[in-house]
Amino acid sequence: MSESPRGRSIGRSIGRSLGRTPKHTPESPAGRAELPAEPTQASRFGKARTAQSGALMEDYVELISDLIGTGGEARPTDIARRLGVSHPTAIKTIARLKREGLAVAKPYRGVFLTEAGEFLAERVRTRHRIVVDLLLAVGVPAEAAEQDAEGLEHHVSDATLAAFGRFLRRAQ
Amino acid sequence: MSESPRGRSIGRSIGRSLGRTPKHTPESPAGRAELPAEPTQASRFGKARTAQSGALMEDYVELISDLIGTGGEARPTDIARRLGVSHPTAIKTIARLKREGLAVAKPYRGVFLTEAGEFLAERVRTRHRIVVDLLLAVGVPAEAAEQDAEGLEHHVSDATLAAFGRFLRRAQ
DNA sequence: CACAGTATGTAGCCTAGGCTACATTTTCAA
DNA sequence: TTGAAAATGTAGCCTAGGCTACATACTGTG
Ligand SMILES: [Mn+2]
Ligand SMILES: [Mn+2]
Ligand SMILES: [Mn+2]
Ligand SMILES: [Mn+2]
Repeated sequence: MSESPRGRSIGRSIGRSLGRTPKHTPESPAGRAELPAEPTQASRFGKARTAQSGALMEDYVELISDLIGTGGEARPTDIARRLGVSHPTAIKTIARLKREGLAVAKPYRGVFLTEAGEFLAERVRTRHRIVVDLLLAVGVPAEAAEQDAEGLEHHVSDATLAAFGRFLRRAQ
Repeated sequence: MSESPRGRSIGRSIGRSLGRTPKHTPESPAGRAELPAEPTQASRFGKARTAQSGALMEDYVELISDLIGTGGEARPTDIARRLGVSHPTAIKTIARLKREGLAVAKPYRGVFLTEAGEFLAERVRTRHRIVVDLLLAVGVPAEAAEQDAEGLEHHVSDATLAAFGRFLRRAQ
């Protein structure tokens, strides 16, 4: 240390000016471009957070749909095992699915998707496949593609998905 | 209530067998492929969760590095504004950065990155750029590319990033 | 037909990451 | 030089998503 990075006089160690932002003198509200220059970035982070918050719901409905499609039923224990979480965790998340109108379930009777749930599941399944296909198409090794797609899919917007589709069609 | 949800003859509505899993008779641990068929999927979900948990740290160090690079300092308020969160939220996350050895900060003195923090920031910055470039290269509209990259980047593994790099070089 | 064993559900705890309200410190302009 | 405004920090609350430990319900045998 002893870099003495002083703004004006602040002694040793870290530390810098902290000079207030220009503070546009109150008498001159004119001029300037107004916007703090980065209203965009904040909204991008915000949207990324929103996308992430829906990720768990998406993985659940996709998995439930798969389980029902292959074995005819989706039981909490199976869901938990496939997701790699404890069964109480799965049960609590299933409760949230119900709360949000994506699934229905009665105690000891297994989990089923509502129409909204099925619809979401189908979209998610399609998107997942396209993401994997795109990764493979640009040369990502199979296992990495499968692994990364599980997280990537939830951040692929409709516009991006459409572009992926066009790219895949173009490249056969 | 009064649904009489019985195990075998469950009448109408939702409801299904819930037949216990085969329960491999204890005397015959032989045969079979052993593995429950999907140990992979659980690990994929687990890794995606892990990747996500590091996302916030990554965005913070990248942003702090940018702020210092352009304005010479990274103040909690600026960080909060750029991320679109309240300043207490930013301060609490900065505390976690310190805890994890990625940043140092003294009250009212701004935030600085440790060597580990700078290193991570550089990796994250590079990865972010490559992800955006790849999206653009496959035909994703600019704004969607910028938006989606903010979430996607955190789920791109080294193997996938390398493949992206090769693809970009190949396609110029 | 009982009962052991599995699946399911509940309670209670933890951390990360959000927020608002309020307190304190620093800076800048009068 | 001083005091108002801005930045920073603290306290306390909330939800999502994890977990373990324990309680309850089912079901297929013996
Ligand atoms: Mn997923
Ligand atoms: Mn998926
Ligand atoms: Mn990001
Ligand atoms: Mn980024």
